[in-house]
Amino acid sequence: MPRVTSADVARESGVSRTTVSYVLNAKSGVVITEATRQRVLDAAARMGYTPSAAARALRSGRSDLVLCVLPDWTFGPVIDRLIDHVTTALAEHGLSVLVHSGRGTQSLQELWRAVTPCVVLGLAPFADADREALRRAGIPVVGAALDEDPHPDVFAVPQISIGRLQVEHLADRGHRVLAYAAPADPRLSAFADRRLAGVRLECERRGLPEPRVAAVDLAVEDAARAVRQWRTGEPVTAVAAYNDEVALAVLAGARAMGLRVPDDVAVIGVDDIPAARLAAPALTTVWQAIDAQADHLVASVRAALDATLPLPARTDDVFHVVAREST
Amino acid sequence: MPRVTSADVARESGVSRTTVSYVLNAKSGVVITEATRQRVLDAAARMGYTPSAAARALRSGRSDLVLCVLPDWTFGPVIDRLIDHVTTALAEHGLSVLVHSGRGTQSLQELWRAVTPCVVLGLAPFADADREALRRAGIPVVGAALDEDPHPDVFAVPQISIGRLQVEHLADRGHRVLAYAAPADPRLSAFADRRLAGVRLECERRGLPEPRVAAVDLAVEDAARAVRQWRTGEPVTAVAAYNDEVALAVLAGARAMGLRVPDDVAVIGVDDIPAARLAAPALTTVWQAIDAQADHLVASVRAALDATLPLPARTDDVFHVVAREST
DNA sequence: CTGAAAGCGCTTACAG
DNA sequence: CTGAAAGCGCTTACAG
Repeated sequence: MPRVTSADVARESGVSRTTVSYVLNAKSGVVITEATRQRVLDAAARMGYTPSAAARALRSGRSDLVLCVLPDWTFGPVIDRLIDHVTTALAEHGLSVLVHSGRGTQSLQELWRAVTPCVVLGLAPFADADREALRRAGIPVVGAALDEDPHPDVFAVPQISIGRLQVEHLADRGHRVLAYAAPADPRLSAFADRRLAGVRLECERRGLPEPRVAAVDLAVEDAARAVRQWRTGEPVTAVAAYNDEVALAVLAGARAMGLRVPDDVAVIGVDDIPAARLAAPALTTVWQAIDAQADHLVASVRAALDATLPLPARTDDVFHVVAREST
Repeated sequence: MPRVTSADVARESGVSRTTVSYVLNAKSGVVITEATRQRVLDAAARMGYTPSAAARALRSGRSDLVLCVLPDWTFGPVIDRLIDHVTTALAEHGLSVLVHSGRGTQSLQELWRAVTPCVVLGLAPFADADREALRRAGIPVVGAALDEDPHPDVFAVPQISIGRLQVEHLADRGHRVLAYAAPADPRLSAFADRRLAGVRLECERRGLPEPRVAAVDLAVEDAARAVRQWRTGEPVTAVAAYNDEVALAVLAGARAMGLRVPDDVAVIGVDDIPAARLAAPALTTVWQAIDAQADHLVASVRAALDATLPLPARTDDVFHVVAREST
């Protein structure tokens, strides 16, 4: 089947390709007779014309694609939801979101060269070289990043405040000797370290002892080992976990050790995954306002594309504690 | 920064663009002096040349992109892992995987027109119109689908056998009155219905009564309601759940009702998510050989691109039961 | 208000 | 073994 081109539409509607282009792109500043406009639109629809994005990208150096780059760790339900929301919202503005998880061996540069996106949406910190190359190519970068990211074009999800929130909640319930359950997967450390920094900061601010840190595998025995270690010496009475899965492991470890939660040891997670409220005891956790984060990203993408649009205000209120039975 | 083109590389290395193209694409059948080849390669590397994929796609009507289309429900850890594996494996063959979840309002056609992928990898069934349009455009479609999908180019993940496996496991442990816990989200029904069909089939084959079906929200009260209903009349002694999350809800519901698992009621899930082995009691579940499924998809993609490559054999052995404490 | 023409960067017959 | 040239389909000054 030969491809239908703008030349075909032009011939069919008896105008030039220029006019077809003007009509189909609703080019502003150019006045087209309503009759001509209708004729072109009808012909395009009748012939099933779809512009070649390759040609358009070659010509303009831009596409309607938003390249969303994920970190190299498993997405998890939070990022799933974020992408879901962003995809839907940007589709309403004619933009298609394409997600690439950075696990391939391929460099980021090769990828965006290949896709020619109009915006790169980074859900993980970029290497400076990548950021610089994108800047030179004139492709705006919008992204969520760790707190301390020095780039103002980035929506910072303050990981650090997650840790602070956890400690605040535990301290308010009278706990003084705290532990931090870190994930065993080293790929998560960028996020885990920020959250731990928040835990440390808030402990210090409140005059609590330095939190005891251990990596916890998602397995009962490993979690039990960590819990046992925390209970030796001055016993830990509350654990802030990297996320809900790690928290569930701690719960299982405590159970294996015959400890009661929250009486002997309290546990708080992050994410509010479905399994959190179904656990026994139901898990207290930090809920993230994913939709608000997504809205912010969407607005940032649109602002990057259209300078007349306002940059979204910085939202800080994107977390809160969901108190359940485990604390 | 002006873009480095093949013409720049040609000038720099003192050859024509033709030669540059031949060298960089390792064009077979053309003999290039080793010295020339080196000169071109060096110049390209030195200048940081990256071919414009837009131009290449325009010229050849093909890119190095694999467009992976997801269904409109949340991915979940199984699909995350599948995509992860496929992305890594295809990257080794110079292919970049771009994932699009079909949630946008944009039609699939607009999307693949925009991306000009060399293959579309469908992790959800396509509309016949889309399939037909892709066929006409000469873009091969590779995909995983439900059992009954009549298209031979599709890798069928036999959802139905998941349900059968669950019943087999429960029946072997002496259970006769079974229930099926369906997900509340209607978007999952395509999968859930297939699994339920497997449950029904195996019950019938074994002469067990028709399974009692209820949709279970991921909330304790709703699950308790379902469990209560199952225990009225001839009491259900075992529940096959759509997936692990639903199974965890059933576990929580049973707990709320004061029932012992597995003594009063046994529960089996699907997926083996981390929370499954951390639950109390640890959840028996059906494990999917994601990596095998991914390998199959990767081989299918490569075969679609290169007719000399063999089509992968159909694998049926992609599931098995992980027996834990809940059954 | 509309059209003829150039050019984005690549690949590939075709000709030496 | 290598080069000059055409053309993929689009957009956009530029000229009427």
